Amino acid sequence: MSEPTDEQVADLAGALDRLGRRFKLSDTAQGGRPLAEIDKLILQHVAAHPGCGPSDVARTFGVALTTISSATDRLAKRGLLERLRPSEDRRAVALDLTEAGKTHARALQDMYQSMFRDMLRRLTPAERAVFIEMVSKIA
Amino acid sequence: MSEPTDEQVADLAGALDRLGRRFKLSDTAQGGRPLAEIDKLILQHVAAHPGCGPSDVARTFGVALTTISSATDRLAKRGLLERLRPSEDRRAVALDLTEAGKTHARALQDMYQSMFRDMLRRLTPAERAVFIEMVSKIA
DNA sequence: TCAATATACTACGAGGTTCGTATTATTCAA
DNA sequence: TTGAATAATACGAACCTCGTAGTATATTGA
Repeated sequence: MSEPTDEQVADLAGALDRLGRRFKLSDTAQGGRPLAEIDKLILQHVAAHPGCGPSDVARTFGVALTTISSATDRLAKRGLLERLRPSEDRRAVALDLTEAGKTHARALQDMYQSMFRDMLRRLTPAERAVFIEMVSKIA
Repeated sequence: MSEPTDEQVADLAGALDRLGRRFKLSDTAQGGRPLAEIDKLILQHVAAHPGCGPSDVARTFGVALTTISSATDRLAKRGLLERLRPSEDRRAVALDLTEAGKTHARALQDMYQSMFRDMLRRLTPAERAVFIEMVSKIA
């Protein structure tokens, strides 16, 4: 299998650069200041993995455990997330979203979804499946 | 032209999520603490547009002008960038990279390039052209 | 059993980043 | 020439990240 050409690499770089600029979700956090990037990631992760712990989150996103501790603190103060002590291991903390948190997470999800939908809309129906296949292959 | 299906949107979301996690460039800023994200963007932008001004940079990346002022200050202190007063408009500032800055920008560029090359390598030579075409179309 | 060690997390504070307001310098317009 | 607009910086408040130290609980091994 031959190497990608320099021109191909440059073309991809340019295209991804434009893509990143075009699809940059506007962070209109309803009701207050916008959430920090890590906070949004945590919200998404806890939505997908209810009851997970801070250590798990820290490992997933490659940040310090104390950073997650601060972030979950922020989110708890805002009423988006709650921390429970499970009885199996009383050192641990189980993270769960409140109703407000779930609503917020769903709103984020929707923003991402409509962004991805807009991307796919620019391709023909035939191309869409191919594109998704290729991205999956790369990832 | 029909809409993308919800499943396609979800598949793309999942694939891009994995892709983002897989291709996250390790920020080994040589000689000191790593640069902030905006600093790297500025370095790249000034490399591509020598002599541009802070306002231009702020508009390009959608951040406050004062943020760019702080950032260029950081970069200047590190000896990566210099600010000159052009004689045409003495209010303005022309940003340019020093030799060290150019070296650093080139290193960043190389990291991105090898990342993009790795992505393309996962596709067959025939697929690569198609993929680049599609990404360009979306962007 | 119980002491030593490991594990899960939080408290606190230092260092750094962003951005709004106020300010300086320069240019443009009437 | 004076007033408004433009380009940028100074300063400070608010915030984020992470290292160190500390608390509470679980596990291990003599």
